[in-house]
Amino acid sequence: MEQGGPESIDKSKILEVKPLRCLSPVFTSASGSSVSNPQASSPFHCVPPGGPFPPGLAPIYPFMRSNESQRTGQPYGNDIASPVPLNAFRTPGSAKGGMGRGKRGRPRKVPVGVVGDSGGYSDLMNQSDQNVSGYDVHETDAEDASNSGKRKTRLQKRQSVPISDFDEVGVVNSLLTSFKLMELDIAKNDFGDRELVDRVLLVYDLLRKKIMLHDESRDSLPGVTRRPDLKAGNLLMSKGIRTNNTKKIGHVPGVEVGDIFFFRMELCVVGLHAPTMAGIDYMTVKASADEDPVALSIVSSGGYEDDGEDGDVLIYSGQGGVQRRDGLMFDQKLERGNLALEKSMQRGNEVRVIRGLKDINTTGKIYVYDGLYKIQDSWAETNKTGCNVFKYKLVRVPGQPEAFTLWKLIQRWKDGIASRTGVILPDLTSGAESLPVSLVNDVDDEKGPDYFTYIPTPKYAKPYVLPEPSLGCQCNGGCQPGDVRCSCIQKNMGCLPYNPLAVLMKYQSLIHECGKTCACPSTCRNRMTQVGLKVRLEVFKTKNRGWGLRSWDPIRGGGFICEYAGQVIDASKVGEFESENEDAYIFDSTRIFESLEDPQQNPNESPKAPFPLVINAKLEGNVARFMNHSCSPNVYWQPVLRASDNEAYLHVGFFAIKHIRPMQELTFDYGVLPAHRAQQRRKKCSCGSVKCRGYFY
DNA sequence: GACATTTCAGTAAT
DNA sequence: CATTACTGAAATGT
Repeated sequence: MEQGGPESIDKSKILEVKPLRCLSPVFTSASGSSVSNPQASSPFHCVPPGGPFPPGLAPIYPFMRSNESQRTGQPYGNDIASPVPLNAFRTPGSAKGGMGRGKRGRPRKVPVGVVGDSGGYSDLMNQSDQNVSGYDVHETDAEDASNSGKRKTRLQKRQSVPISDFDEVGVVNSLLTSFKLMELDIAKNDFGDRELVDRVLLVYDLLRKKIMLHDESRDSLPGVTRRPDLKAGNLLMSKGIRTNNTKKIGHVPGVEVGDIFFFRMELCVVGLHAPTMAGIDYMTVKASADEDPVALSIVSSGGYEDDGEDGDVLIYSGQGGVQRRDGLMFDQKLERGNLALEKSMQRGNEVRVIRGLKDINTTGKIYVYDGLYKIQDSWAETNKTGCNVFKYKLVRVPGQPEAFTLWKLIQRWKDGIASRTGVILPDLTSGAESLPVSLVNDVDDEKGPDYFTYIPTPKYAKPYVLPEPSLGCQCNGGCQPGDVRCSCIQKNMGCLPYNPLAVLMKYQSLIHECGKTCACPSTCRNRMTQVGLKVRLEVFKTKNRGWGLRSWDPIRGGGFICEYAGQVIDASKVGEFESENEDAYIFDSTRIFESLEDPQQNPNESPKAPFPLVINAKLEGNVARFMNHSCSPNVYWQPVLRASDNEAYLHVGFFAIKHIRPMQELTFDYGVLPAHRAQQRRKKCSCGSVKCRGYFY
């Protein structure tokens, strides 16, 4: 994003546009009585109840689509947030015979999905797109034919394999339909672009999470997928859902230097690095006489760097030399990837370098695309066991946006070795948050935004009152996945919405977090937006859009960032705050928001929150008030409800749409005012995105 | 928390 | 062409 992003766009363009946010001091006497009883605006009248609801919760369910309403196709709030069936899993026991989804090749344990029987999905398919079922049938037939010879052996194998109730094909197809990936044309398959890379990664992430959620609900029974990352990749690739399928030397279209990934399979589906395990990707090019392998990309796991402080040099070890079965060592040979690196050095070819770094929050790794390198030197060393190991010295091609070096710099900030330049305040929250939030200006001499009072949570004058009390859960040790008795899990349609890292696991129109009357502790997995910041944020001065928000830490797709705090005001009086320069710190749930799943589609006019919520952060607020608008945002907001007895508080949680690398500005779509509200107040947008609407509000 | 074990897939080469 | 060989990482258990 650095290349095309707002930080680096042509200055002549920058100067033509006004800042998104005007920070000139405007002190209106926002009458203290502006915080009024939201009940007065009768929040529930707009949506008639349409089905059987759990007792006490009917009025705040209008945006949830029950199974019943899906099947009957009942027009029901249009449910913009979940075109993908969230409970699209077969009930245990309904999985009939069917063949395994194992790939051709060596026989292995095969999870038994149901292919060819669209079963519980046919309704959904028909309702969404006629093409879908056609494609489905065709695909299934073809696969049946091509694999019929091997099916017998697999079926025999399956005798000992526990039956999986996961309808992989149905889930994949519904995802692909939602994201318009069924008809991926060949050209784009070979050469991607930014939009497609994002979309493929998004679908990969959703699919991986869906598989993971499903496994969780089975409570670790044998036969579950132990590697959802690989399974999701396998399912997508077997359908041809990938980009940059043809191997290429140099950059891969749609992937930018500095992009981050959390799984090897993600590198694979976007064509950055094809092998799922091996560290060296290469291809043979038909040179004049002989066929030479040339290296395309390497993944450095970070264990062998010996170059000290210079992040632009990498000493990389060759592959091989170890017996997989027993760990025996032997000499590496100059073949395969090793030979390819050698040849690439001779030819002076550029090699993509992906740096694998330890993720401090998990046992996993984060992969940073560090751009193109050239191999400057190669030699052989003898390791501790006396075996031959090849080494390659790679030097980064100059002039590329900084990536890995930025990570190292941030680490030095955190360790206190280096100090962040331009810091105005080390913590503008004065300790109100769980982590400090720096205020930084390394652009000009402005000393900071207008004064406001920092509050970490929204201020409600009164809660919304539920007609019937909401039942709290009884999970003393915290809500556990797969616990069907937990009333909070039931409200969330059978799943805990977050993983232990506060990453949102699915799109869901409304999240029901645990509230005051729940028995679980504050560490409960269903209270993720209540325990404060998870990433180290900074408020910084942008070049052309006033103050903005960004993170020192990488953020996974779906990761919780912060909520929107401020004074909750009567939604019917939002007009009083809508004047020039006065509404820069208004969050308004009643605007029109584009669907995340399908940005091409016309914005859906149905409201996104279960009842109108307007928050004024002009005088009191938190970090969220600094998040700028973008027409291509990397953050979205999500209604989060916390209910206890008859009281309900609606919160706005901000979550990452995709993986966000460190220091990339966080933006969300402010939404558009409906037609009947003042359009002349549109503000000119300078988000710099190719999809920019030109205005917002 | 470091270490050990288990389980998973794409693709070049054969 | 079908099959095998070659390549570690991610999740889980100790």
